[in-house]
Amino acid sequence: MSIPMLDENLVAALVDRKIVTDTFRRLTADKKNRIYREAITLFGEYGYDGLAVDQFCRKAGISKGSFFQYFPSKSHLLEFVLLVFDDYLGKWMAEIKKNEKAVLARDRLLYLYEALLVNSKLFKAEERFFLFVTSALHHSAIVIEGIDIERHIHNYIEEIIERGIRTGEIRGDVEVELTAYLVSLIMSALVQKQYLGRRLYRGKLEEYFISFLFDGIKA
Amino acid sequence: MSIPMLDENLVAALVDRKIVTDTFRRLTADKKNRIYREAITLFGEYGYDGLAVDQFCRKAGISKGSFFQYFPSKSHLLEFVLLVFDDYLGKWMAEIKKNEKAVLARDRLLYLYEALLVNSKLFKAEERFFLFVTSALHHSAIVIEGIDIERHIHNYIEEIIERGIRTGEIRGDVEVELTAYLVSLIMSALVQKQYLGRRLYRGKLEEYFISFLFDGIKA
DNA sequence: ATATTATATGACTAAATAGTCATTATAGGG
DNA sequence: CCCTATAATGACTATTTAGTCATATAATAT
Repeated sequence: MSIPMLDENLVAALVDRKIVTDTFRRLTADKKNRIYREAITLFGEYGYDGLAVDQFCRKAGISKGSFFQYFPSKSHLLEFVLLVFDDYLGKWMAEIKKNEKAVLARDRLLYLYEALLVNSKLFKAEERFFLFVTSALHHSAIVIEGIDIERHIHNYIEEIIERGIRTGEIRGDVEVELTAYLVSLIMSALVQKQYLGRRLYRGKLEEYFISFLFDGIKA
Repeated sequence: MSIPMLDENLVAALVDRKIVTDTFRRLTADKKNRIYREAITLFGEYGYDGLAVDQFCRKAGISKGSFFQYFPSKSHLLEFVLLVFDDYLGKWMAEIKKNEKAVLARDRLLYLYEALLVNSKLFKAEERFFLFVTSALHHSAIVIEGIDIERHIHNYIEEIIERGIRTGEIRGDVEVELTAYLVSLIMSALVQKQYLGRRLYRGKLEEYFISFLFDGIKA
């Protein structure tokens, strides 16, 4: 699953919510997608405050006048991209669940393990997407109400753990919600730190964490 | 151990490194400390980019002209505070190690457990300090060379794990450096997320993580 | 007392930034 | 071919920001 094209229905819904203008919706699909991808890339690279509207316009190949005919303000561009990303995550999760049964039949414990790596796999599939979200959400002083990007991953991990307990593969005394929160938080932090930081142990950390999570380090 | 007063020797060293001016060094200890604490608090609250020099001066009770007679630039104020914090962490660690032997004699495994919580304990002792560092380092676009705040905690955890392996309390096949990196990274992330985020499960997460780290969740 | 040095001050400058608007270009329908 | 609606443009404005500087004040030495 690579970066999907913008969903026209979603765009229409965002027009209703006054996040993008009708003028933006009427642009060619190509132009909309170019703007969208450029926003992801540049917010990811510079953060919200660090990206000037002028700079964005130059890179996206549109004039500043046009920008404000597409989006009511700069923060609406951020909101637009976050909401599209949120939608994308939902679709990704649906995709994963479609393949679930086949994998489960082959090796149940491996599946559990793999499922916990979902965050890391997602990230590797679309680094720009993820870098954008983690960095944009951290950098920006503005708060976008009602966006909770992490809930998709959190919910999925919760399901995984519940099933693990039911099948007896995970200890029964594990607190589901707390564990899911902890695991999704840690997976996010690892992936983020890896990317933004020194890239020590790249790719190994997530697997190593999950092996701890299963077996512990105690002798 | 509460927020320590500025060490005059450290300040002198920072004058040599051209991070603060000699004029700053000559200020009364009281004034220097007021400026320092205000910087911690305000950087923690607003981040580097979010804190205007004018705003800082107003809150710290100094004029803008004075500011630039104390620090060559705004980023030097950040660097100053980070370096003082780095120094503080080193002293905190030394403090902890002084009490080590007594605790070790009483309960070795509990000590191991407690030692891994050091990050969390540190944070609770000085929330403003820690919030500042995590938030300032994330917010600012500027990169300060040669500052690696986390190395103190990382090194300490490494020692703990090595000793655990030697005493047979931790599995011998655990990779020390990778584990220390992972644990310090996770502890930082937990503590940071807790504070900046929804504060769900406040205080419980770190303990819960460490119990996983020891025992795992596998049935 | 006076001279000299060190410190404090806030109006000012130059640069950057989000957002506006009058004008121009483009396209599609009659 | 023109007319109308829609989209594109970039110079302009108002605001904010880091950093400067001439002047005022305080402290210290002689």
